[in-house]
Amino acid sequence: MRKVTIKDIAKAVGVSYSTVSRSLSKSPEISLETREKVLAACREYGYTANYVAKSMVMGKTEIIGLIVSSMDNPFMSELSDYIERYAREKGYNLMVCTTSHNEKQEDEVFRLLVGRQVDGIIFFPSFSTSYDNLKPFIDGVPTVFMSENLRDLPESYIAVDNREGTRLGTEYLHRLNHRKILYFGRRKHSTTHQLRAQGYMDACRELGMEPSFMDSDHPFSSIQKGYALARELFARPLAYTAVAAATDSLAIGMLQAAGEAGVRIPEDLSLLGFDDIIYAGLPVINLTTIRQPKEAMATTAVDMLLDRINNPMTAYSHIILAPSLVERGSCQRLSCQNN
Amino acid sequence: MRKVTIKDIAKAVGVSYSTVSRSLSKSPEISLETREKVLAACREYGYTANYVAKSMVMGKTEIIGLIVSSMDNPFMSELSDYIERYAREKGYNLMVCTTSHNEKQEDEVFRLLVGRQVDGIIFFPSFSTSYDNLKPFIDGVPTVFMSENLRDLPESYIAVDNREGTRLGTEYLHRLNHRKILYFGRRKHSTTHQLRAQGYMDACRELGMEPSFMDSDHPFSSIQKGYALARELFARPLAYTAVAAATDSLAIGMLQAAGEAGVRIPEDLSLLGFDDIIYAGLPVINLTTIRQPKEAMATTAVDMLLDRINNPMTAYSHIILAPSLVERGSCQRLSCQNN
DNA sequence: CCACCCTTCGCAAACGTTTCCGCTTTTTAT
DNA sequence: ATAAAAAGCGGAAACGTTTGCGAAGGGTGG
Repeated sequence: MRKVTIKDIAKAVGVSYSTVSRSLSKSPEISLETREKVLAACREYGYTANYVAKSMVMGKTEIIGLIVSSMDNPFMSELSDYIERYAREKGYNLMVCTTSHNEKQEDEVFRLLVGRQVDGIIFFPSFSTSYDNLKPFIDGVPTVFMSENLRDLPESYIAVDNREGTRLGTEYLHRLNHRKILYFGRRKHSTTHQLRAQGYMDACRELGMEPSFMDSDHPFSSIQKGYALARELFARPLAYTAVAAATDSLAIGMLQAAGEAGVRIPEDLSLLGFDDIIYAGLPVINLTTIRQPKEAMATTAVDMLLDRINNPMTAYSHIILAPSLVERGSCQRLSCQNN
Repeated sequence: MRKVTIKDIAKAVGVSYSTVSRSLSKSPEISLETREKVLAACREYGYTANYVAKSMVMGKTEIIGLIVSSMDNPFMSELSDYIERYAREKGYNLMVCTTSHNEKQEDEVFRLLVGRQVDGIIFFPSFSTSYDNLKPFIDGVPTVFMSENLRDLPESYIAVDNREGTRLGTEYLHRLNHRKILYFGRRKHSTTHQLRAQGYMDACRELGMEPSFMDSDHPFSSIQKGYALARELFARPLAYTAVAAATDSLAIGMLQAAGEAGVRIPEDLSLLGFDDIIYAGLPVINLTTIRQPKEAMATTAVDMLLDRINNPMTAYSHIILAPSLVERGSCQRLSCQNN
């Protein structure tokens, strides 16, 4: 059951195996006649070219590595989906590694991928730490970061304009007559979240509101965390009329706690998310949120990476995409006397 | 910026490159002294072994291919997450290909993966068609199917007991005094769904109920489809007290339509899902459902595959896992007079 | 009819490893 | 002390491709 190689085809047709290779790679210097004999033999024997051998001589694998924290976040899985599709369209396959929000894992899979000789890496870093032990490897492989978390590293990155996103959202809530808005999410460990908090503060300053925060030490956003935090919040009398959450997951967690606490959304409290994950659009959830342009982020990231792969001398590029507000049902205009 | 190879290390240390290779692969026939010199040089020069070269001589890549329809289904993304983690734990990397429920794509990526020389493939087929043009390739690579859709093919597969799942669920609804239960989902194109429908019919026969179905031609389950179908259903007076949906996605779509139509779940209609995707557990959704043991399915699939990779002569194995009922809030006991 | 060019193909090197085989050199046993 | 065994290492083949170079053959122009 040995696999059939180019040499088997050559022997079958009665030509040298370089001729077979050339026939397959539409090189012009092969007569139509022999080429067709070769192709026929390939079909007959079920020949499939060995990519690893090809990779070795060509010096490229046409594989791109993808490093993400986990697929259990719908934002990540949607994005990976777009990335995989677009990359394959461009002739590249995807090798996916998850890190479980573990910095040591991030390090480990990065080296693993360079050992695998991937042509490039798309990397969603979970943190904004130094990544010192990544630096020796980082310029061995073209990399594009899908966040501003590592924007000090000399590499390309692409991200949504997080600061503008929350600014936009806060402004929107203000237009709805809200004056007491809570920012619900973390501000540490990650530039992404610092920027989101910044945008909120910017808007507060512009509009003359007092910023207030609810945070936790836990470095990640999840429904569970949002739920736990919101329970604390609802245990005391409500001091806010609106909440700007740092992520949709946090917002959905709060939604759940609100249901249990008898807090009605949006009648008692307006709730704004961030990301526009697919479940935000579910009518039962119906979350007004700040949208990240996921498909554009995915295709642009791949294009940036391919660009760096094909022209290694080009400079790094940094692309920031515009967020947008998608209005659904979780935010309500406040009548003025309620203020 | 050429990559540093084993020969560079050899030259640096002053030994032959076979010695370097042996030092790295903890072969016993190298003195401690030289081994340490080699390791030191590797660190200094930042050497990482080239897996593609290694793959070629070893005749294996330690990559396993994963073929799924799409990651936008949370069931799939959760499963892939488990698979990726467990596979890497076992020393394998994952190459993911999506097919967009397209049979031609399934074919194409399968061949692509064998060209990539993956050691094995985990494949979620979307259909139960013949896969004739797959057959010549299928015994070139160990494969395990994660569904019974292709159970006639001479290959291993693993799946949940779909038939038992819906039987269980229907029985449960019957215990809740429901006698008019609608089966909401497709029955064609896929053995998986035929089996689910079967289980429902089995229970109906056992319990003396008349089966009824609502279906559509569209071959896939999605929230959108469930929504559209349910709208039709709710446009007429309700003839059922309970619905057994073929998937959570369909159920969630129905949930949405119910909200719009003023049908209260579970007061007016009990709703049962299938899969237990992560969003079924959200309080705002709170769907009672039949659970597929996702983590067990993932790890078992990987184990089955590795077993076939390591012992090519072993027979195919077929594993069917037990589903379980998870009770949440979408089903209600019917008081008898309502019947 | 000869020289030259173009077409078509074969040979062999190269990619970076692992591993078998064999050669020294050292250790052990007698 | 000597023979045998063991330890430590180098040489080279092999994995399956691509591709530069050279060679043979046929065709064309003078």
